[in-house]
Amino acid sequence: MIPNQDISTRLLAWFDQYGRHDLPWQHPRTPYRVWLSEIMLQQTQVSVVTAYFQRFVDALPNLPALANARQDKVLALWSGLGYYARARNLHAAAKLCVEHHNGDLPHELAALIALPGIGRSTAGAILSQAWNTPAPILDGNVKRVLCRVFGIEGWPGTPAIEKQLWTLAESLLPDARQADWTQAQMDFGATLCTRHNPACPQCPLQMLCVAWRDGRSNALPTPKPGKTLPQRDAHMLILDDGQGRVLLQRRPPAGIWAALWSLPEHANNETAQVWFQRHIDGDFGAARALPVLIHGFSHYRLRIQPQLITVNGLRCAVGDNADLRWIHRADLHTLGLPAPVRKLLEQTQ
DNA sequence: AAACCGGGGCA
DNA sequence: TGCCCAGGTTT
Repeated sequence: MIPNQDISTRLLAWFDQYGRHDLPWQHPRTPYRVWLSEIMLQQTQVSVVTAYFQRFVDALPNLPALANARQDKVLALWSGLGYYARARNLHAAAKLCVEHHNGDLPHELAALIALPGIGRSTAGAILSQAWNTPAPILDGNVKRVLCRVFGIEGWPGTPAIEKQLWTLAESLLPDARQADWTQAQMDFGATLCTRHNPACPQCPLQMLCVAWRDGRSNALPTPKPGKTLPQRDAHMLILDDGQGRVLLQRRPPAGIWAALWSLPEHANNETAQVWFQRHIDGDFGAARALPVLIHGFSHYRLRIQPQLITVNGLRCAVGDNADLRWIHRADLHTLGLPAPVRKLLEQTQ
């Protein structure tokens, strides 16, 4: 196990030399200014926030001034920062503080979290920076740093990993300098342990970083899994009669591609073969597999395995073939075909 | 075009 | 509790 006190000691020393010590909310560092800066920084970079912060505190220098301001004014001061729910929550929280906390921010974690717009991480940032109270934070920077230093695999948004990260963040708290510790973590993540191309050669934690040891600095943290849509497989048969015609099949009246003409389709190769031998005069063994085609729907991915076979024709014995039709390739444009089917047929002519 | 991200909201 | 979303910007 990595000696955790080493990490905060090393990072605080790094912060003394390379950290940001002249941010506008650090001078003076009042609880109101810390709170305002943390809300502004939630989805916005420091370089953008500084000018807005200055304008905001010039107009509304303390919590009661914010509470008494008209919402129009607050939103106007926020204008350009985006995510305006933050401004509305900030304003509402200021009024609640006047009503319930004598016009101050509460000093307790639970009371802070109870205010709109303040969650556990923002509450920790306020506690540590406003009053030097030991309290962990877990913003995107800290998550990234912890995942790398401790080599944690898996997307940090999952509840199990997030819980693990909170425990780690708590274990790293130094005995003193709580405000600096919070700022050090944010600065470290923002300027050195960056998402892309972290400056590992300059890193004060290099010798104890699991990701560096394993060459996985660029692979961690594990990215959020893409919207893994459910995947379905379809085997489509491109049956060619050798005279320029292909066999189309009308789809059922309901469901995807309802009533469109498509290629004979089956869930797997076995059912495709059974259907073929019942309906088609030809040699299924002569089927040639074409490259798989992925077609994306809004709610699932269809993985199409096409198979091309030249055949003699339909079996006469099968009477019910109203839904099967030989079509000259030249006439395909007259029919409404599903886009991937049209693509397939264009590729194979 | 897609990833990003703390908090809110809802089952 | 756990899961997903809204909201603008960045890559």
